[in-house]
Amino acid sequence: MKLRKEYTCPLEFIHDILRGKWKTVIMWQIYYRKNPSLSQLQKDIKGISQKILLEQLNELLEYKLVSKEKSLGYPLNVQYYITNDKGMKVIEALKIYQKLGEIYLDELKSISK
Amino acid sequence: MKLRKEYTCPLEFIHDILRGKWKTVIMWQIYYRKNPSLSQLQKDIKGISQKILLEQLNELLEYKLVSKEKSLGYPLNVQYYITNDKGMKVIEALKIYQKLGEIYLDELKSISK
DNA sequence: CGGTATCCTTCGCGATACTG
DNA sequence: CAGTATCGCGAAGGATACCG
Repeated sequence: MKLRKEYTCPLEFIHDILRGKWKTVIMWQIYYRKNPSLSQLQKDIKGISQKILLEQLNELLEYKLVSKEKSLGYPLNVQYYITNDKGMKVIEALKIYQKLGEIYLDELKSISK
Repeated sequence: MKLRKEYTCPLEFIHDILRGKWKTVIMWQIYYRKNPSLSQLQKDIKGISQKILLEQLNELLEYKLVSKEKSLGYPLNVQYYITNDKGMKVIEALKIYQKLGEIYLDELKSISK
C-alpha cells in the first residue's frame, strides 16, 4: 500500500497502512484465533490466496502491528501474534467496527424478511 | 467500493465501506470541523478533487454514516453531518487510529533526529 | 507447511471540462 | 457553490507454479 507525501492528519497514516482489502480481517483472525499458523489463517479467511496472505502479513510485521515466532524442527510451524502496544490499539478500533457491522447485517436480515 | 459475496466476519463489511483512500479523512474532517460545507471540506483535505470528494460523500450518505442539509436560496450552501448512531461509532474507532498515528509520527521524528 | 516468483487483470482514483 | 460526465492510468490484488 502506497503512502503519500502529505497528510491531513495522523489518522490518515494508519488508514493508509490498513486500507488494503485483507489487513484488518487478518489481524482480527489472529486475535480471535489466538496466535494461529499460516495455514490456519488461510482456512479461516474466505477467499484469500496464500501469496496475498503472506504479502499482507509481511507489511503488518514491518509496521510492528503483528509479530511471529517459528518453532524449530519439522513439521514447520509458525505462530502469528498481535503486538501488545500497537497491534492491540488497532484491535480496539476493530471491535467497534465489528459491533457496527453486526448492526448493518441485522438490518439487512430484517429487511429481507 | 465493491462489496464481496462472502464475509469472514461483520467487521469486514464495515471495512469494505470505509476502505477507500478518502472516506475516513472525510468523516474525520466533518466531525472535527463541525458540519462543514463542500468547499470547506475540499480546502481542508489536501489533494482531493471535488469529483472524488462528492463521490465518496454520496457513498457515506448511502450507508447513513453521514447526512446533509441544504439551506434554501443563494448562495447555495450545504452542511454535512456525522450521523449520531452509525457515524459516531466510526468516529470512536477513528479516534483510536488518530492516537496511534501520532505515536508513529513521533517515532519517525525521534529517528530522524 | 511456509515462503517466493511471474504474469495478468481490474477498478479505484485522478484530470478535466461542463451544468444549474 | 454544489454537482455531473467522460476518459484513462496504475497499483492492488488474483492465478499459478515452484522451492526448502
